[in-house]
Amino acid sequence: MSAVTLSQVARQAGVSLATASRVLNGSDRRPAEEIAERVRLAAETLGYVANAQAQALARSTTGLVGLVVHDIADPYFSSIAKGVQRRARTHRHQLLLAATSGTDQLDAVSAFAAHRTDAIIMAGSRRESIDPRLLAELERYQRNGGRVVTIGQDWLEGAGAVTIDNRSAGSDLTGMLVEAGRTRFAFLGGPDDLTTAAERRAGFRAALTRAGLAAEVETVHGFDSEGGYESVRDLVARVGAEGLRGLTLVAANDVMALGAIAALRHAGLHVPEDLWVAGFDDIPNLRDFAPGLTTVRFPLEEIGETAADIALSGDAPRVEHVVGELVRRESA
Amino acid sequence: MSAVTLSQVARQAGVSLATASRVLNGSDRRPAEEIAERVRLAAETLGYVANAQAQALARSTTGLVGLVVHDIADPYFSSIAKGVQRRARTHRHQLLLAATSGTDQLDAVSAFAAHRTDAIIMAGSRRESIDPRLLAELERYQRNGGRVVTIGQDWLEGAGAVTIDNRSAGSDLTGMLVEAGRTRFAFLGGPDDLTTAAERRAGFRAALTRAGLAAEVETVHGFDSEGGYESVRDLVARVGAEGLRGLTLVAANDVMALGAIAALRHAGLHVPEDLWVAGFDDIPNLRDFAPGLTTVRFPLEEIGETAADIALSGDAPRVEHVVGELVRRESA
DNA sequence: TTGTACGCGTTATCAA
DNA sequence: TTGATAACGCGTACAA
Repeated sequence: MSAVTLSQVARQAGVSLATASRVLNGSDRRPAEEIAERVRLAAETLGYVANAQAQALARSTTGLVGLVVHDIADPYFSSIAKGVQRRARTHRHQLLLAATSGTDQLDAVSAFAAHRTDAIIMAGSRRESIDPRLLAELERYQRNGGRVVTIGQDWLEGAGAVTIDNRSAGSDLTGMLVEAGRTRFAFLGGPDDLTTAAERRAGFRAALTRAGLAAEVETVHGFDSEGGYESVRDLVARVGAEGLRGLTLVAANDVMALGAIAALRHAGLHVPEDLWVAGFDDIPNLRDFAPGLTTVRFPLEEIGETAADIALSGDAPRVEHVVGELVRRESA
Repeated sequence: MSAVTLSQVARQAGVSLATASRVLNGSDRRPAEEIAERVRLAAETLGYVANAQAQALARSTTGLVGLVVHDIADPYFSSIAKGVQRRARTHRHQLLLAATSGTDQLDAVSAFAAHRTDAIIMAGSRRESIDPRLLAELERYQRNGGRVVTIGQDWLEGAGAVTIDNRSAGSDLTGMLVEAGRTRFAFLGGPDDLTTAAERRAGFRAALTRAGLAAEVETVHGFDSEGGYESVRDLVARVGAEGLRGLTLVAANDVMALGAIAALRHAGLHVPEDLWVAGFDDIPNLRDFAPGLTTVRFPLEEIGETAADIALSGDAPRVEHVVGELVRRESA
């Protein structure tokens, strides 16, 4: 990656390095227009492209934001990423993306720290037991002046956050379904080690208890479409396909719900004729899905935007709380 | 972003900067183990994190790859991104992501060039008329030693590419449907300015011509779910819902097909009872969709992986060609 | 093997 | 306003 340097431009324009810097890469001091024009011309003809690395070193700020997600191909995360990306752009920052499916979040954060990103946004679902080394790394990052924003829960001291009210979402959704006359429930859950999954399940249980009910079954599988699919196979194995009739399946998120509905279909059961299914998130591609999925909407892109704003604004890091909105469709 | 520097570590360990550098950030020269241990200890207690910017400046290589996509929330692009991300990781590179929905690709490439990414992967669909400034920027980037890989078409001289055989896909798919006895066709297309959309349409037409048939209608709308939805509304407005019965709708990609099916449902038409629909790509979330969508599969994650391999391997840039695989499901 | 010193490309301070 | 020049943090010939 050789390239034209600023001093080459300066020489060509017959000015000093400092002057060239001032006209090409903003400064408060404004060189004379005639000089400026000469520099711009030289830069243009030479094909000068400022070296962001060198600028970062000199300015001690990189114009980089790091985003760590669990799986960028999951619509939940890609929607958030889209929001983050958009705002990063308006804040004139570039997006460094790390996916951690199967991998350590620690590696991603270390890499971001090494690259001196101005901020790190953690969108990967927090796990109940946080790796202490990850915590230490993030704290050191903050001490060095880096900003951190967590999405989902507010689990890092001194960091900003966009918290998602999963517990209320779980209990509101379930409460609504109880009021709609449903009495038999099952929960298709992700690993409870995942806070998001655990909180939604807790809300679900609370609502049932309040109504004097109890879940007939609860499963624990992957937090993705595959997990939803397996959950249903699990259920079928336990109580048989016929045993599922009349049941209301609350899945820990939309992709699980879609996977579940697919599995039900393969088992010869139809939603909402034979049983009901609901999810969480209201991911974008739901619109094209039939039956329409009853869910709790979280404005994912907006959440990403807010996280980026908190990360990149000069203000003190704040915590923004997001509550879900019940979306009743045909599936439940 | 203040942080512990290498010289602080060196001083603490009582060694020279050079020695510290050698033990902490790989080198062929191997300091004595006793010394090395002292340096490592100092680094550990001080909380040293190498400054990637400074290293980049000194090594003149950044360990960054740039990926430009059109819309990261689109499953087509997010699948590719997942593949690129995975391989970037194995090549020990960080991923710089830019989305260009509504925006200029030129901005993204310029930013990547400024950040001296070792390579740039262009996944955004090429437009028929390429902005000459974009071309110039990419060519300069290549002259400076940057590697470029395009996905879709091979449109940049000297660059690597993963080409996608859209034309054959269009004609093979259509040919298969003709053989299945379909005689009445419509194409739900994206703007022909998009090469991908145009090529698929061309293949579609060629197959029909070969069979002595012709499309009854062709539409031009957005290359996304919304566009598919509107295409159907468009069709309904032209020929009425009843007029669509018996038609086979070939959409320019899967998300358009899904949008179309949703619109058909809203118009009271059912697939595959009343008419048929097919798409392209075989995006991952299709599995949960009913009816199963007939499509042409392109291994998106794998395409992303290949692109990253070409970009990051030391070998001369090569062009890899990908042909689709027909996937017959219930929808057509 | 270890250390010295220069270069990487910019910004910013301080004189002129 | 313009121009030297010292950082910025690190890698690496070169010398010791």
